[in-house]
This record gives sequence, structure tokens and C-alpha cells, in this order.
Amino acid sequence: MPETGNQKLVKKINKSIVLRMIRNHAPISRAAISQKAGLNRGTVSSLVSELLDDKLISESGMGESRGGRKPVILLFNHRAGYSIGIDLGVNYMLGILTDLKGQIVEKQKISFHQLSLEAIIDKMKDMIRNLSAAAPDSPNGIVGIGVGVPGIVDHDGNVLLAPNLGWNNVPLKEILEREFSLPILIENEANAGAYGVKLYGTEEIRENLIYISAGIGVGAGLILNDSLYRGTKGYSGEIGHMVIDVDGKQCRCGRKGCWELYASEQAILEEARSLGLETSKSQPITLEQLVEHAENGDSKVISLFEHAGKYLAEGILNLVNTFNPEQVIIGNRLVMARKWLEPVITERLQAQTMGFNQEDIHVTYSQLSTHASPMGMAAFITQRFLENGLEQTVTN
Amino acid sequence: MPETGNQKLVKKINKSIVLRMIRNHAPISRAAISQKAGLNRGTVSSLVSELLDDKLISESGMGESRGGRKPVILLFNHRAGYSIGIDLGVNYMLGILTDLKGQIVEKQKISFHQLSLEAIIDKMKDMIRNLSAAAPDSPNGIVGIGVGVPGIVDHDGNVLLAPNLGWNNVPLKEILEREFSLPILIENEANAGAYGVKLYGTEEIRENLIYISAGIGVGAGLILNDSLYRGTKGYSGEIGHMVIDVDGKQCRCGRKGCWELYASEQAILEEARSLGLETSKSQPITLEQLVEHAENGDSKVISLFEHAGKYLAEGILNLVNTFNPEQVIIGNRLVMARKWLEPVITERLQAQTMGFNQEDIHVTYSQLSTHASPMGMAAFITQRFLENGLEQTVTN
DNA sequence: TAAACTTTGTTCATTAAATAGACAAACAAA
DNA sequence: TTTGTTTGTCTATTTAATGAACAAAGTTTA
Repeated sequence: MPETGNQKLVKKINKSIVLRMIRNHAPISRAAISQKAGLNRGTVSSLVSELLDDKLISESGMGESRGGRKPVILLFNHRAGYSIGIDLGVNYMLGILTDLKGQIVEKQKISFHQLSLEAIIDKMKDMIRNLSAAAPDSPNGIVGIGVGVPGIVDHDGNVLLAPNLGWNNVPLKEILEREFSLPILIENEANAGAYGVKLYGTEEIRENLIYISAGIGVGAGLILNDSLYRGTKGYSGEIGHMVIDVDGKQCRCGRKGCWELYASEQAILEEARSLGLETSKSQPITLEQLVEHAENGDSKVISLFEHAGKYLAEGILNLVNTFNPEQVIIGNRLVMARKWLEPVITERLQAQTMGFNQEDIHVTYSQLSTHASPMGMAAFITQRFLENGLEQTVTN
Repeated sequence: MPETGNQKLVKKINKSIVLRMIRNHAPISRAAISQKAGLNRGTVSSLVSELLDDKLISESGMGESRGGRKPVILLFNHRAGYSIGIDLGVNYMLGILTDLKGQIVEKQKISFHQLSLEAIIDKMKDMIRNLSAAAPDSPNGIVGIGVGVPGIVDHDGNVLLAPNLGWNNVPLKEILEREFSLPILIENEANAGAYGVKLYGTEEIRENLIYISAGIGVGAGLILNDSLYRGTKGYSGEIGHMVIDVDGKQCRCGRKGCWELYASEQAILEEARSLGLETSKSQPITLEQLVEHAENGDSKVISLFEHAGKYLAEGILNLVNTFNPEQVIIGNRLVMARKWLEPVITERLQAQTMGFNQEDIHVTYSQLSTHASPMGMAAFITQRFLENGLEQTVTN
């Protein structure tokens, strides 16, 4: 059954417009909102007064006048509640607490190796409790928890598959809901990252963007027509298994020449291993160490990065031809090696000389670096809270 | 400025719901609409009476009763207007006239070779005039014209690039608007096809589908979240230039190993040529002739098709991993060779054994075959007419 | 300094459209 | 014939936006 039109819907739409106006353009007066949004002054007045009751906004003295009564300044009350975003990696967990504006208030990170499902869940619960405790007093408290996961998540918050974690059908949302009686949101980590850079990236906001999460594997988050595209069952963005070399290396997915066999952290580390690059204690080498070697001018390592960059570029070009996005953002751990990846990528992008697309494509590297994913999750939660809040206000 | 909520919007939404209900579920009564849509009986009554005034629907006697007053049957008046859809190919032009239900009333096709821009436009105008003349009398007459073009179309109906036609920056919409004072819509041919199969394909409707237009080149139309994705500048779906073999053949786009070098009509014809397959008059061979040869058991030709099928499948798998759609539909001219393509494609799709996706993917071959594109264009026009019509009704 | 004009924000009567409920008409089953 | 059901219309009510009036609080001009 489709949502029918009625007065409630009208009010929800308008209240949402007013709130968005204040969020994006504060400090702003009632009169200015009325003008910008095309809403009647009376309508704005009454909606603003409701938002004040909800504690979502606040008044803040008088503004400047240009020949008339001074306007009352309205501000978004970004401390009306706090949101928790967690990025679960393969061997780390990063959690942040943000206010409603997305500003980070508290941050925690832990590392681990090969932990069991139960152990990871326990650590996650601990982290959530710690972050909750760090939240200042506020009218709404913690408004929800969002978790980004390196795997396939369905629409009900079940982690169907996270190969690098060894997870299979984990009802993560349910588990957390049982522990914390708060709204919970589980998303694929690349989707979370895409949302994060869309909202908080320094670049101007664009309608269509691709966030490439180049970490252990390669994933992509797609913002299309201004909203996150999740695919039918959440499988979208399994782009690491796009074939770019039909007769290439065998992948465990059954095909040959998958992208992530050439352009991921794992691919680089394996190459490094086959070159005999190890730490003194014959432990597997890490990306951090490789970056250090490259900094010291190790040409073997540098060409390793350049090789990966070339393949990264090929995949990006494929995506650009498919989506014609305004922006491509490369994020996650490989950004560490940006210095050596970027020249190769830029060069390959020029290779497609057919004229279309390339001139308007902005390829950037995430400023948020490893924070894109948790910030995106926190933003999801915030967004949902603000939207739902608008419906519930009781009119007197 | 965002669209604000007000009574007009509410009415537009509800009227659109009622009309859609009648379009999709006719014959249907007012009472049934009220129930299904969750709208009040009075609301439905009044909106239905407006739609009757608009001539968009009609009453048609009494239905069966199950122990009460007999319901009045409502029907969609699919002859309230007619829509023109044109598919401009590289060496043919196909035009159809449909009623508002999408049923084909008149059809015209012409072939040509290497015509100038002006000559093509003239032929198009002729075709439009002929189709218009063939439309029966109706309250609204011709409600608009839609043209599908094998190239890149921007949001203003300019054909930016159509390499196979030799077109460059042709303001097609403007040209047609000047000639016919009717709503005009120009779209990429694959986008049009995607819309066509979404609406009129025999399969049940799905939210996310990919329409692969395998013709001279390879294009794709993407229906995501139930609506057509056009990309930032209309460049989307230039998927023929997705690289599937990084060290493969050189493409004129500047990259190597592009998909359409292996899986298009052009690719097949070129292979055929290099095998020495020509017609008696040493003219270039056509796809139709190749299909005939294959029918006669020519193993060389059959393996040609199978080779193309293999590469078609690789590209499709890439798209499936990227989009996780519910359905993939293969359309346009290569469907002629379905008999030899299908087994190879089906087999390759099994190859990805990682478990995700494959079980729920429905790969089908367009029933509309070469009609998908013009039918999609006509449907676009119809859709737009029906949506806009709802706003304009004057209330008494 | 007073008068004139501007801008802001609130209030109130009006209007549009959905809704609940009443009601008559039309029908089937008991 | 009676009873109960379904349909479609009509009316009073409710919700929320709108236009206009207005007071308050400014700035600019004479």
C-alpha cells in the first residue's frame, strides 16, 4: 500500500524542510526560512515553535537589521543528542561518538587478531558502553548505534557473509538490539563510507558519487540520485569481483581476474610476500611497514604500489563509464599509499581519450581517511532520528 | 527551492494513487480502490469523479455482488490519447503509435544507409506525421513524442555524441519541438529499452533491473530503486567501454579490451569478415545472414556466436556484482542469436560459485525484442502526460 | 527629532482537502 | 418477507497551509 497524501504528510514535509534549512543555513531567521523555502510566514512560525519545543533548535538573540525589526537568530541544537558509529575492520574496531552535527566528541580504537564472533561482539558492546558513558547530558541522549561491517548485509541487519571475518549469517542487529534498547543500523562498510564522505567530505555535495573502499578487499559504496543504492539484497558493491582480466589469476569466487586480486591491500601484501619482503621476525609484513619502506625509497615497494595503482585505475574507469558520477572518492587503508598511487591513477585516467566523462570527473582521496565509515554510520543514525522525530511531536 | 507540502500536493499524490490503481487493477470499483489504497471512500469518490471529467477513465456497468449492492466497474480509458515512440538505429528507424496502455496501434519501419543528419531528420518528421495521421480521434490526441537514440543524450534532449551515426551536439529536442508543438523526449536507446521492458515485459515488475542493449555496440539501461538512472550528464550506460581484458585489443576510446570489442554485433561481424565470410557479391555480411548460416549448422558461425556469448556473460557478471539487480534482460539485435548465446551465457553464470547473487538472478531475453526501445519511449511520454494531467484539473 | 518607511513575527479568518460517520439504494441469503 | 451486507454519496469535522492585518522594533529621510 503506497503512502497516501494527508495533512500529516504535509506537515512532515514542511517541518523537515524547515529543520533542514536551519541545519544547513544557521544562523538564520524565521523570515529568511519563509523566503528561501517558499513557505508562508505563519507556517514557518508555528513549525519553528514546535522544533523549539522538541529542543532540536534554539533561539540565540538578535541579528543585524537592514532597515526594520531585528530578526531572531535560530540555531541548530547539535547537542540535543549523540550518535554512535562503529567501523568493524578485519583486525581492528574503531568507534566514534558524534553530536547531531557530526562532530566527533569521543573516539576509541582497538586492534585484535583472529578473534571469535563472541569475543568481537563482547568488545563491541564494551566500546558502545564506553562511548555512551562519554556522552554529555542532553535532551535525547544516545539516539542510536550504527555499525559498518566488511561484508554483505541484508535489509534486516543480518551479516550474511563477511569472508575476512569468517562470519556467516550473524544477526548483528538483533544481538545489539537485545543488549541496548536503541535504534540499531548495520551497513556494509563501503556504503557507510560513501554516506560519510557525501555528508562530511570537504568537497561540495554531489548527486552521484562512488566511494571506493580500498582496504583488505575492494568494495564500493554508491550514492545515486542523491541516495545510497543498496541493491536488491544488499549485495551491491561487491565490486571487488568485477573481472578486469578474463584470463587472469584464479579467484576464490570462481572467476578469473577479479579486480581485488590486483588492487587491494591483500593483493599488495601477497605480492610483497612473494618478493621475499618480511619483517625481521619472519612475520607477515604490514601495509604500514611497506609505506615506510617506500618512504625510504625502496624501489621494489614503490613499483608494487604503482602496479596496484594501475589496476585500481582500470576498475575506476570501468565504474566511471558505467555510472558517470560527478565524483570518485578513494578511501580506506590504501589511502596511506596515496603518494605512489595517485600519479599512476591520474595518468591512466587520461588514457581514455574518447572525450566523454573524463573532463568532469573529480577523483579525490578521502580526507576523512579511516573515519569515513564510522562517521557515515553515525550520520545515518542521526538522519533517521531527525526524520522520525518530526512525526511524533504532539500538537497542543 | 524544495517542493513544499500543501493541499495541492496531497491531492496530486492521491489522485495519482487512484489512477494507478485503475490502470493496474481495472476492472475495479470505487470501494475496492478505497480499501486497497487506504483512502477514505469519500475521497476516492470525489477523485474518481474528477478523473471521469478528465476522460481518463470510464464507468462500465455493474460488477458482481457478494451479498450487497453491486459495484460500478471503472476502466482505464486507454484511448483517451496516443503516444509516439521512435527508435533511431544506425541504419534503420522504427516508429510506433501506442494507446495509453502501451498497445501498439500503428507501426512503421524504414531502412537506410549513411544518410546525412538532415535526411534522417526529414525521414523522422515524415514518420511522425504518418503516425499522427494514423491515430484515431480521442479527447487528448497525440500526447507527445519520444525518440530513442544510439548515443549520449543530455538532460535537455541534445544528442551530445552518437559515433555510429556521426552525430555531434545535435539539438534534436529543439528541432522537433519547433516542428511539432508537442512534448518531446529524447533518450539514450538503452535507457528507453530498459523502461520498455520494465513496463511491458512479461515478467513481473522488479525494482532493480539491467537492460543490456546488445546491438551494433553494447549499452545498458539501469533501473535502480524503481526509476531510471541517467547518470550526471546522461553518460551513464556507456558500459560498452568497460574493460574486461586489460591487455586486450585496442579500442578507439583509448583503452584496451573494452567489452563491446568482444560482445557486440560489430565485433561478430568483424570476426566473420576476418574468417572470410562474405556474401556472394562480396558485400559485408549481415547479422541476419549469419543467423541463417548458424541455423543451417555452420559450425564456424556457431562458434562465433558462442565466443561472443562467453564475453557477454563476463560483462553481465560484472554488472551483477556491481548492482545486485533482480533481473537482467538482454535485448536488441543480438537476441536473434539467442539460440547459440544462451547456453554459453547460462553456463558462465554458474561459474561464479561464491554463492552470493546467482541464485536469485533472472536472466531473460526481451520478448519485445526490437520493440523495447520505441515502446519505452512511448511509455515515457504517456507517463509524463498522465502525471502532469493530474495537476491541471480545475475543481468546480 | 519627528515622520516615513521596512522588516519581523504573531494572530486570525479563510480555504482546501481528507476523514469519520450517517444514510439511502441495491442486493443476497435466510 | 426479513435481515444483513456492500456500495456510493453526502455532511459535519478536523487539520494544516495561506493571505492579510497588525503590533513591535528597527532604519532612513526630511
